[in-house]
Amino acid sequence: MKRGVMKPSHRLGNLQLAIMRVLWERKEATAAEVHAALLAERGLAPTTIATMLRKMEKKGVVAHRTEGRQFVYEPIVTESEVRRSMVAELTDHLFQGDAAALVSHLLDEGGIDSRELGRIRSMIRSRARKGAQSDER
Amino acid sequence: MKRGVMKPSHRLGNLQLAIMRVLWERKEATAAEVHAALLAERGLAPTTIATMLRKMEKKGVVAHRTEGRQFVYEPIVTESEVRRSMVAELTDHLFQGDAAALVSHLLDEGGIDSRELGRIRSMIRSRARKGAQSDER
DNA sequence: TACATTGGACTACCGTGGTAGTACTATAGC
DNA sequence: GCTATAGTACTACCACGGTAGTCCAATGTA
Repeated sequence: MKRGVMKPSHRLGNLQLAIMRVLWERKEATAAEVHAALLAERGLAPTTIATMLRKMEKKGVVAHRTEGRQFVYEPIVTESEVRRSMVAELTDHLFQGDAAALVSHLLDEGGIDSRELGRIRSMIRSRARKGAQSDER
Repeated sequence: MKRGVMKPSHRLGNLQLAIMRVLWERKEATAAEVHAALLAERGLAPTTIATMLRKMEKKGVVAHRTEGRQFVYEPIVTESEVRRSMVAELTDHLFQGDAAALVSHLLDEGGIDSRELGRIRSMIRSRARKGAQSDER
């Protein structure tokens, strides 16, 4: 049950996540492009995005290279990694690390309708097959 | 699909959650009792707990009554409510509101072993029965 | 009655997400 | 060569979680 390596907890805020989504989707983008992509849903100043990007680079979740006179940013943590660490954190704090309890919660009151339930059911079936032999990886 | 009431987003930090857990478990507790309960795992000053409790009361997640010369705190939001709003928030930010995607993620890399998978499987089965007739509640 | 203890109130401080204004710099255009 | 423009850097500010010190009031005790 030990997770071993203790990965570096990529805790990202709301805006940071939105920025990362743009970067993940496009592989890379300039500050202006990110700003344009988020303008509709958030309407922030371009400087806000640029500042956030700089803070995120300092934190190690994105990197930039210079292209002409503008910075092209690129994500250096994957969506998977971020999801993993943020979901793990929530699971720890809210469910004492019991991931199955989280699933149970989602089933009870997470707003999952029966169509989704069916999808989940088949996921579980295939997981059960795969997981049976190579458990506790 | 509309939830209607837009509940007030009980976003709680790590320590606040730990305090709430003590309160939920005991129904009520004085600041000193909460401090004692968390001393082993956190080793914080009693004043820190008291301050946190006051901030939490101001925020509306706990309430106190005076008993002799000390305050007896009591939770006024349930564990369920907090879980609901915090899980919903994570689902929104990290999975665009797709709760089934969160479940999928947990199944793939949430550290759920086969014993738990079995538990989840049976939960799903009973959920599927109940959900079939009264969907879209 | 005076002093020690206990428990809450207030205040302060740090880190960080979020927001944006202002300053600086390099390039493009006249 | 000078200026307008685009784009980044710096700085500041707010809110809030977290942490704790100091102060004050009430109670218990010598």
